[in-house]
Amino acid sequence: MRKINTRDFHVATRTTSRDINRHIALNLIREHQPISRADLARRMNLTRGVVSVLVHELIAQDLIHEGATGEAARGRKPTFLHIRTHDRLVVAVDVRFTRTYLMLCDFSGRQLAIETYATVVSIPEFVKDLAARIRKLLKRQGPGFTCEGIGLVVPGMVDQRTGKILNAPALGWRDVDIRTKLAAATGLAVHIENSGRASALAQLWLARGEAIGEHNFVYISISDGVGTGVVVNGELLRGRDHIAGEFGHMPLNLDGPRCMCGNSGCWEAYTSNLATVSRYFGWNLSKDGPKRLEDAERSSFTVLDMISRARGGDAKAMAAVLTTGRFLGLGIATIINLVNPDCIYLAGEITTAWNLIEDTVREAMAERTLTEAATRTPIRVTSTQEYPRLRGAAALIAAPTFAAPRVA
Amino acid sequence: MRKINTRDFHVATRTTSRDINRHIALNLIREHQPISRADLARRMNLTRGVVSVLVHELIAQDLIHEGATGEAARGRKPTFLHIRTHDRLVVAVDVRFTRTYLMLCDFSGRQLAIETYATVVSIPEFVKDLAARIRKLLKRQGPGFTCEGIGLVVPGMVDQRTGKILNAPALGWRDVDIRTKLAAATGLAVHIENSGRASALAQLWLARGEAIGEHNFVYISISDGVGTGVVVNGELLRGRDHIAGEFGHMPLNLDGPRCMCGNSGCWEAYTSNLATVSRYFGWNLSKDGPKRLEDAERSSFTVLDMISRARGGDAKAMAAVLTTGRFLGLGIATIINLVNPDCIYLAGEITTAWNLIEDTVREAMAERTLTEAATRTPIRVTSTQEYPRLRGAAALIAAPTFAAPRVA
DNA sequence: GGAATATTGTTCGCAACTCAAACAATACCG
DNA sequence: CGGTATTGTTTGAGTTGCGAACAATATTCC
Repeated sequence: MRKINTRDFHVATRTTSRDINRHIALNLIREHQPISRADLARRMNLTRGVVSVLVHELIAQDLIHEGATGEAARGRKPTFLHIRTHDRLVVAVDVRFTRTYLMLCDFSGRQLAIETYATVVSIPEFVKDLAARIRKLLKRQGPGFTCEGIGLVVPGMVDQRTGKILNAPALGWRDVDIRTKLAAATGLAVHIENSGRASALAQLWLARGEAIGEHNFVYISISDGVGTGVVVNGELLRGRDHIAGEFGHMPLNLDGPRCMCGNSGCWEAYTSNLATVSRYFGWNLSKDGPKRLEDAERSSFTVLDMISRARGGDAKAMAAVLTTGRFLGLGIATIINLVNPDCIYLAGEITTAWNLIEDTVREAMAERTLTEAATRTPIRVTSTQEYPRLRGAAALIAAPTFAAPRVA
Repeated sequence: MRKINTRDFHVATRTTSRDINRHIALNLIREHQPISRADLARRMNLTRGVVSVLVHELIAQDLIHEGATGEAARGRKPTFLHIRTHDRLVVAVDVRFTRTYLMLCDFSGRQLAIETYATVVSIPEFVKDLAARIRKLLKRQGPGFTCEGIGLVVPGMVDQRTGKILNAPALGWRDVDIRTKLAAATGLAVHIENSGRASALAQLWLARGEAIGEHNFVYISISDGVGTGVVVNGELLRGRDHIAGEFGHMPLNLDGPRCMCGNSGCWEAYTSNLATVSRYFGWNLSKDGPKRLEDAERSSFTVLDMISRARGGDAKAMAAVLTTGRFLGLGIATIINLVNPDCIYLAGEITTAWNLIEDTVREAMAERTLTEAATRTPIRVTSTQEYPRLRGAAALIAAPTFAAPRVA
């Protein structure tokens, strides 16, 4: 039940039907490869004749290729179709508070090379240094590959359309335009996105195995900050100014602890790694406390350290972890009441303690969700090992190839 | 950049292009009537030949009709096209705490008859009574009209797919299925929806004049409760359990005042009419206060009374109104950070005091929105005179005719 | 008053698409 | 080696958008 936007619509031309069906075929091949033409025809409810033509066009566009012939119980053996990914490369960059991660991967998000180095905060030097590293990375990969672009994610607000970084407090970047500079220095297309939203894109476009297929979910990453991305009907919620989905800064208590964003009582101020550690050490996080927690900044004690202490029997550490779990649950419940997604993906260091906190999280959720069904919304913990941010950066470049054509 | 759902997609058939273009034409006629075929062709970037055929089909389907010939500076005069609405009727019902509103209107939401009566809480009696009233209403309208269905809205959570009312605390209804009963009693199609979400539908589908055209917005109705509806890409956000968009129950303070939903500190508990009046009288709304505010329930003093006292110079009344304005702004800011809509529609009694509270609302918004641009999100106050809830009920029936065909 | 011009709405040949059915290619099996 | 099942291609028919020509109708200019 979508209303047609009479100010921005897309009439169907004589090639529209084929565009649509070609894209559906492409996506089916992507998710079910290796797959034969006949199989494709069955899944699409089309005749093999039409599918043959679609496949021919996709091959001509170099988006797929024929592979080995498969086995059949009887009859002619099928020729398998595969997505062409291995020689289409993407550079993914994740700029974080202390370190920057640089990955080279193919169109399916498969990692080919990865490196990490201390974040360069000065913009001109950052661009110069990054461009040099990318050149070296691509050179080392050798010929026979095409690099389709650079995806870059930062912890902050980004106007994805213009590529402008509006505000990244952790890096001290405000209103900087890295995109044109980096594009000029490398000659490649550059897309920039907020790291939480990018992770959601990774989950949507590059998920593997059983994680595939959700089209309405909220991705929540609990780390230095709390990053979130909302996916509705298979589309990332971006909003008017391309800043939608900042669930980290919804209030749990208007007079609560001070938050990085300048406000107080944000969900992030209750559940970020800093908040959890601070709770353990009894640092002053209150609204009227000191502006910067110098204790915390100087400390090298991480949430992971704290979790292992909790597992070791440290009651204070356990209490701090459980309190974070409780606030996590209260926040998740609010998100469920607002978006009512099919599922919630949870990432971040705290999820390594999931077996410790799950019950507490669920209890807190039950407390504030408005219906019984909503309480049972699945929560899927995702591994941080797979670099969701970097895969999200890659998705920025890879996704447009597979996206549904705009119609009506 | 929508991902194609490989588990639920729609391949294009040979009639798909035409379906799409016919629907676009229908919507353009709806929003620009009276309009000629030639004008339509220009707007759609199609040839007049194709448009002629599309129009012919729409006339054959009895969705539009030809009208008078218009004036042209020179050349052949155009024949105007109109949407056929006047003889397609909808029954709209709004069930509220004390009174039920019943309206008969046409497909454009134009009011033909309206009546109101004390709400019958007993389900069997409610259905019997309502069915009789509807029969009478349709009989009085006379022949030559077709009633396309009944739209019913309630203050509570509704599973719109099954038509089940999950929980309407104001009416004391839990898990009741009115739809099949009412459909059986009247022989008409029945759709049920939450009143806040329905109002958003009315804004999307039945707006007139300059209010037309927004496709990404949040509708907020401040009344006995706080109802909201979120529209993204011209589609109402419904969610897994069809309960999305309950912004009224996001917390401003986990330990704040008691809310009707059983939790405490919900936005509604700060901004509903009851909250505003209670603030004036100094009633105990705290988390640990009495379960039911019997003072309030017995009182006939309304927010409107209070606003007129504030205008009359009552400082205490003014203070209470402004405090509500402040909490309104804080909640709206949160909504903007989450959804980042193109605009926000605000309805309810408190908006009659908009000129008193606007500055306060804007200040509070600026306090918590995360970017400068977000602070400037337009807020449009909508008139309660036009029965947004009833129009929303009508939209439930009328919208499917005009909705975009599902494709890809 | 009549030719030139402008605009609306229809018609027609053409290219592109889906669709059903026939067809060729290829395998297995008794 | 013939029967059968399956894959992939081809072919003709029906539907669509597209461009251009066409008829109908009005105004303007000479």
